[in-house]
Amino acid sequence: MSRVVDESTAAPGQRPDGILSPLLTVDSVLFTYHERLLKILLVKRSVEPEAGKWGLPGGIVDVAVDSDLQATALRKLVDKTGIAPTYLDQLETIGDRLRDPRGWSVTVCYTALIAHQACAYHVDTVSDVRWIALNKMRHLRLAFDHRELIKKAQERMRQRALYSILPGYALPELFTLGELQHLHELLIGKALQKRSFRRRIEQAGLLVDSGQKRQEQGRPAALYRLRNKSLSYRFVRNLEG
Amino acid sequence: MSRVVDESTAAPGQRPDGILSPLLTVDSVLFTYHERLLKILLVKRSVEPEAGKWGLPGGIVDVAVDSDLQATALRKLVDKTGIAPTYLDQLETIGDRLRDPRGWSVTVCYTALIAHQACAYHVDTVSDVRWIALNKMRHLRLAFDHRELIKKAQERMRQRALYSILPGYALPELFTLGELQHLHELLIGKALQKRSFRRRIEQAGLLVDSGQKRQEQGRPAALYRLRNKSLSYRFVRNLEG
DNA sequence: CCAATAGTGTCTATCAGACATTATCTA
DNA sequence: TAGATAATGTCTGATAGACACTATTGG
Repeated sequence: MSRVVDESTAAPGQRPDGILSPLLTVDSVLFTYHERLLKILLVKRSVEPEAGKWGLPGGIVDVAVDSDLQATALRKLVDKTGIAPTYLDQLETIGDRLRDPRGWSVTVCYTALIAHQACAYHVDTVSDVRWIALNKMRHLRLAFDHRELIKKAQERMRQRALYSILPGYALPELFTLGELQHLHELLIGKALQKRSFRRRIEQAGLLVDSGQKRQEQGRPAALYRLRNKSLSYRFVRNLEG
Repeated sequence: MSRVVDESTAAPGQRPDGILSPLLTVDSVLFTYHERLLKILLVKRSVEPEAGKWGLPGGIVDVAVDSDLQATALRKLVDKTGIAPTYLDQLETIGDRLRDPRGWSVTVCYTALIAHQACAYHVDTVSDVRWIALNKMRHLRLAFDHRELIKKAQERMRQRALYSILPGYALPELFTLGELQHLHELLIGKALQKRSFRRRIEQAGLLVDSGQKRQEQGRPAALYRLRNKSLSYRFVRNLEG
């Protein structure tokens, strides 16, 4: 940021100021909740480097197309799922000399949430995109440092689950409190007290009772939807970690 | 990430793959506590763009020198303060077409903390670097989107002050509980209950009593130092926002 | 003694944990 | 009726807020 620039001399394919900028990519850890499991979206890489391994949905920032970093994330996610996620937030940026065999590279990593049903059809039609349950990822070969990124995203979501109901954005528009609690339990890695969970949500007025019910076995459960303010609401007191 | 590359054809000054990467910079919001004020380090810009305005300490990532992004942040901070900050953590990455007149650019922004005394001498000797109190920044002309970055860093620190004693890393090695509390009050923007503040810190065992005392007026205050674990400790219950 | 600041005692309110109980559905 | 799941009642414990009180220094 301390170099005088004359853009008129710039040639295409190199920085007008002659500075070599690292390769800049954006990746997303897209979570969903399906069949009582926490899953993330992975893409089978078909080209080098790391061809054949699984990677996060993402790619190179295209300065001609993308107006900002989030636009890149969205573009790549829409490409794989058909729709925009209900939640998208920056996680962390990793950049160093070693993470990519091509040399110094940077990835801006996002965390995203989406309802499984909303994109199930599109994901099924694309052959190299798949939802993978987090507890079945151990033996998968993952590209670059993506396993680390996933771990960090998981930890971030775990914290969020302790003091907010943001994970609810991984559920369909209408959901039961049981589903939301189970999702939180998966993220936190521990069973929660039903009473505590429901009480705090009710007291903060974070959900709207749709009036509808859903029944599978036993007593029908009320179906709720998220309030807009739920995205940013933060409980003063955490659930037990 | 889906392009085959032949590095051997690369010419210097442009990406080997012919992709135009945005300008990549790193900036830091370095906080300190001095004379009962919260201050940040600003640098008077001497070159275009935005010459004459104040900006955050930072600069372009040098892939030949920096092993990773944090190394760039550190290098630039050491350059301005003479030493490494006691705390350095990534805040957020901003990247779009408009924030820099030179075109699409990205800044990876860090939040940092340091004791004022530790770098006071070095900062005083450099003419275009200055500690600016946060409450006296209104009328300053700031470069790029740096005012926004500062605001975001402040909000992040505010949250941290509610559930941790991380702000303590902006204090000298030995400090009083009164100083730490006042720093938290500045960040949170509200007076705190002395009893609550001390109780939770004591119970969590986050500080070590050095045995020394400091006296200015009235009863001498005990001098404490941070425990290592204090960096990551998170109270289950927040102070009132 | 007073002024000033450091540090403590103690009551209350809030809210999560624990777990028993009741409610509502199907078979 | 039994089995299953949803929802509630209610007690306990932990901890932050409020605020009065005591302690230790200098003048």
